[in-house]
Amino acid sequence: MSEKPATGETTPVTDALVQVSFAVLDVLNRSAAELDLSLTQLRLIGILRDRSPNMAALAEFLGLDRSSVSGLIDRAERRDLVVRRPSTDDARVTLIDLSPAGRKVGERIGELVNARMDELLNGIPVGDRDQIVRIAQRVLASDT
Amino acid sequence: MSEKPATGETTPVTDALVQVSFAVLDVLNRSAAELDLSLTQLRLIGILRDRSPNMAALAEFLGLDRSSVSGLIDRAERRDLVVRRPSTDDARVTLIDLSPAGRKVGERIGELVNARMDELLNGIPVGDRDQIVRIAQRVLASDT
DNA sequence: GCCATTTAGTTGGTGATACCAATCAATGTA
DNA sequence: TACATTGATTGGTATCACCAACTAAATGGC
Repeated sequence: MSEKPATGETTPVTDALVQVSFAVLDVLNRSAAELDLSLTQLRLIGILRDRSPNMAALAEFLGLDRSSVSGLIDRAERRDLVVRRPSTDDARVTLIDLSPAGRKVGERIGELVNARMDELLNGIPVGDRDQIVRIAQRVLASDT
Repeated sequence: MSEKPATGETTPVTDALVQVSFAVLDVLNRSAAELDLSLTQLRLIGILRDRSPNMAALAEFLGLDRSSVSGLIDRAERRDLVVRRPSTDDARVTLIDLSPAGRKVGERIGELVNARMDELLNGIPVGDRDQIVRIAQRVLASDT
C-alpha cells in the first residue's frame, strides 16, 4: 500500500510514527492506570526522577499551562507522590520533589512499562531495536 | 541481556520509543488545538476517514468505554463534525459518519500534521525514514 | 409464541485534566 | 519609592473518561 500525499492524506512515515505512538501511548496509559495514575502523572513522575524543577519549568517540560500544573501538583501532593519545597533564593518560586513514596511508584511504573514495551516489541530483532534507538536520538536531537 | 534492567529504570529502547512518542503526541496535540480539537477528536476523525463504524466498534478502536464514546460523539455532532445514522439492519445500532464539514477538517488536520511531522523529521535521511516505516509495520503487525 | 437473557447505546454522577482571566506576593527596575 | 514584571495560585468553564444503572431492541430456550 504505497501512498500518494493527496489532499490531507498523511505520508507513510507520518502514519507509521502516529500509529506506533498511539500503541506506545496505550502501553503507558495502561501501565499508569494499573497504579491509578493518569498519563500526565506518569510523565510528571518520570520527569521528577532526576530533577527538582520549579512550577514554570515543569509546565515547560509538560507543555502545559502553569495553572494546569498547579492542579496537577495539588492532586499529586494530596496523594503523597510529590512535595512542594519553597526556594530559599526567591520566595516566589516553589520547587517540586518526588516524595519517597513517589519514588517507589516511579520504580514500579518503570518496571511495568518495560514489561509491556517488551511485549509490544516481541519479535523485533536486536538490530532493529538498535535502529530505533539510533533514529530516535537523531529525531530528538533536532527537536528543540 | 546486554543491558542492566536496574530498579525501575527503563531500557534504552523503551526510553527511545517513549520520548519519540511524546514528541509525536505533542505534534498531534498542537495540530488538533489549532483547529480546536482534542487529541481524541483528532483520532476520531482519522478513524472515520475510511470507516463508518457503530458505537461499539468505535469504542474498540479508541480503547474507550462506550459511554465515553457517547459523549464524544455528542460533542462532535453538536459541532457538525460527525453524523449519527441509524442502522437499517438492527434498530439498536447507530452508525457514525463523518459529515462533509468533518471531512474537510480531516483534510486540514492531515496537512497540519504532515507539515509538523516534516519539521520533527527535519534532517532525517530517506533511508532512516524507510527504516521507521518498516520497523513500525513490524511492531504494529504483532500488536494484536 | 413468550419470557428471560443478551446486546447496543444512553444517562447520571464523579473526578481528573486543561484552559483562560484575574489575582496575590515577591522581585526588579526606573 | 513607585511601577512593572515574574512565579504561582484561584475561580470558572469545558472536555474527557470512568462506572453503574437504565431503556430499547434482538435472541434463545422451551
